[in-house]
Amino acid sequence: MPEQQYDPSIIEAKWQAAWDADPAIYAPSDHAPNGNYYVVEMLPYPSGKLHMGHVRNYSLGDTLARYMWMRGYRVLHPMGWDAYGLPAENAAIKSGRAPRDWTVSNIAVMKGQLKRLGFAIDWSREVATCDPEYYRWNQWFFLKMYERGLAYRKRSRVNWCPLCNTVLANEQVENGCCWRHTTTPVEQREIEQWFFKITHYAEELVNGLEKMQGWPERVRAMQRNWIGRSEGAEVQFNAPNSGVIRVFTTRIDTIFGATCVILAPEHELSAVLIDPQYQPRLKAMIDDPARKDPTSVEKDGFFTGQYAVNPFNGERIPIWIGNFVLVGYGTGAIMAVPAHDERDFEFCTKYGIPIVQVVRDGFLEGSGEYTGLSSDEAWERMTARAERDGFGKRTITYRLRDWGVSRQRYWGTPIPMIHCAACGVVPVPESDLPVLLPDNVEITGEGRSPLERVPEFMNVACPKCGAEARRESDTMDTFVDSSWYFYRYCDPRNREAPFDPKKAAEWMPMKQYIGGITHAIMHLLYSRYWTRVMRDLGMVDHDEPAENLFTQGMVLGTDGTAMSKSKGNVVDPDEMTAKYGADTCRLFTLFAAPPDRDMEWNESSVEGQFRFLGRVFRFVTRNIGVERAGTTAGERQALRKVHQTIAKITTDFDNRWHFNTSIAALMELSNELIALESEIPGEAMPAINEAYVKMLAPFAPYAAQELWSAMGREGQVFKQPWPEFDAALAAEDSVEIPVQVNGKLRGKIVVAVDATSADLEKAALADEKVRPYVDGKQVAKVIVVAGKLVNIVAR
RNA sequence: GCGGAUGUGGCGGAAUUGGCAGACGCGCUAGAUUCAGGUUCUAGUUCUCGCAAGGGAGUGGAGGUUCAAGUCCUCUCAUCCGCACCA
Repeated sequence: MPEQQYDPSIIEAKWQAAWDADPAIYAPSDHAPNGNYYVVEMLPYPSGKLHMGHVRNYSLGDTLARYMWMRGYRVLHPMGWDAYGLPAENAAIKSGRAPRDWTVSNIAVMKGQLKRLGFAIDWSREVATCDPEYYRWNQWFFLKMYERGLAYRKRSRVNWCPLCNTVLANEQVENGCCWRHTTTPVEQREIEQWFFKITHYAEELVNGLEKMQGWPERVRAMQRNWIGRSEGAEVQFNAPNSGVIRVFTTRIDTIFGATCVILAPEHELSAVLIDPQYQPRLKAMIDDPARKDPTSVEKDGFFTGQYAVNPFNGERIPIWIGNFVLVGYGTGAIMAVPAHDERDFEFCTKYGIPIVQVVRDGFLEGSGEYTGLSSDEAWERMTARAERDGFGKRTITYRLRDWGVSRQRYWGTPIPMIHCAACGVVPVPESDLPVLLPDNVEITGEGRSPLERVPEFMNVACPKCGAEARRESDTMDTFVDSSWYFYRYCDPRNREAPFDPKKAAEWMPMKQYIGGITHAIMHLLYSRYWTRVMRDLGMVDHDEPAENLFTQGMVLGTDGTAMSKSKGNVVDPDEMTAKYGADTCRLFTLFAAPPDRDMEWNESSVEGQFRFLGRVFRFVTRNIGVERAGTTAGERQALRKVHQTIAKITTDFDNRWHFNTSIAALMELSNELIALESEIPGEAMPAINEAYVKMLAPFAPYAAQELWSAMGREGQVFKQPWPEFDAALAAEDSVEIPVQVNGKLRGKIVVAVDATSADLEKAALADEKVRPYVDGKQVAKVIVVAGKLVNIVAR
């Protein structure tokens, strides 16, 4: 066949049309000797267009999915849309376009982009979280949690983003700012809202991390840190005029060094203990917005005028109020041990409170009957004593707080609850689900749910007493939507339940979950919680949603910082595919760096991938049906390189996903084949071409498919078996061995692969480049590493 | 402060088990093809001394183990990420 030029605009359009015409093409196959393989990439938010981070994420997952397909697995590779969320509402405020319209049209655009990129996605399982058939199950889960006390309503101080005009969960606050508006400090408001009791599983969630070997240590560490389990004791200090102050400490062994008790300003006793004249000062401390940022705020406090008694030594120590003591952690009160805690030291130094050292070199001093014990032993004994004498107890505290899920916004799942004047909070009966989110709602962005102004939605009869009642107007945090969507993919059209447990059991837990590190805490922690809730509801039989998690690196702009519209360093995947084709785009994202590392987008480097595909394309096509005598040695050498490459790429897939080196290996192979071309007999070419095209298929599906078809082969190349490695064909006849003298490279010898150590030593000592460094010296030792190297130690 | 990473040519990166440092690609240099640009092809490209043959140095830094260290050990520096008055 004459050489064909590589024109991705033609072949990609052609195969895209063919693939699109067959809706079942990417459905899991019936015949799969190696069993099921479920790979999910985190679903995108339909913001308008794909960005390069999506392209990288999905290229990675797709390459893997196609490879697993070729390795004989029954692959499930679905996609969906995290369709609820604030940007849709903000767009509505700006443009007047209804959030649903905006979202639906974005989905259409982005779905087209995903198709053009050639991702092997089973679109028959597509899920959009704003679909009533999806979000009704959010509501259903909400009711189930409510029944079990895992969803509850509480008035509390919450994080409020003045730009989002809504409440944020703790996980969604970064550096005291909203995770979306990273420069706007969150405010504190007292609001009644709904919580999911994630703390119910705190212990399990932290313990589970130890077993999750398929998750990156980085993610597990972040979650461990976030859950923040600490073991300690709660100890009661009697305060003569006000009862009892409970403090939490992890260092009960230092209690003889406690020189004051400090209460958080919000602590219920703070206002009680102080002299009335100090009330304004207390209030100012509570309201000080700077307290959110501990690095810039100086420790501040004042003496209440009251004293508490240390239960261990009966000492009277002053009770202070301190701005650095957190009301939400532990008991909201601490014993200050300035000698052994930096923060206490800072505070006590400032106010002249005594500093008493009670531990030296790990052993206690000045601690009564405990003096001389090691810290560890004292810790145990003192805790036991506190329990025995009833003034304390062993406790474990967590930093993790319950998940606040109420949002005062429109574009989300309505919370299925009704407020009745007579009956209080009444759940919507299961049979009335879904509570539909009304369309045609005016969005103003005010800090109240827009639903409040929709009487058809709000007014409802109380399910209990039938009286007029009002619906809950808040919607759910959209992280609820994404906490379980990978279960829905397993049974996406089920109208009776979120999913059939049997169908979910076929696939879940996910064999491989892939996404960005940004979700290390929020999404991934919520998902782990949700899986446990479903387990306790009897719906699933496992604890963790994903066996293996892969967090890919970010795509950075050419200036080395994350791409963002404001910086103007965004690369548009559409422009890239229009110019070079989807295959080049995919190849580049995999080639530029190992997938777990951040990568810089570099346009000139992209051209290299395009050139490579062109070279391969021309080579394969001009060798289809070629008549050429060639040589036996040429054939041997070509096949050897082919099989060495099979081994290399297979290892990359099975062990470490360093696809940058897999693609480099494909380049090396094509370089070698092109160099050898005139020596390769025509009869050898079909097998060589076939192996090459198959290996290319997971990375560049369009080009590979076109070549497969040009070779006269039927069907889809990604459904063909992966090339079989033949060790005999890959074996070298002879091998070049470096020879070192005293560790420095001095020569090279070429020997038969099966040369013995004695042969190697003899050849090395005889080598003329080596001899000048050895002659006249005493050879003390010769180290021979078979097949690797010879090192002569000469003195 | 706690935790997790990362440091290798002009650049992205490779070296998977302690065994030839710099694969592969970009860029660059020279040449061929072309009216020209682009494309394609050939050769070269860690630094340094040298016309060359050849030598020396070299994986953030300092030590160490070893016949042999980018890789192992100790110390140290720098950068990035996450968490952070969490008692």
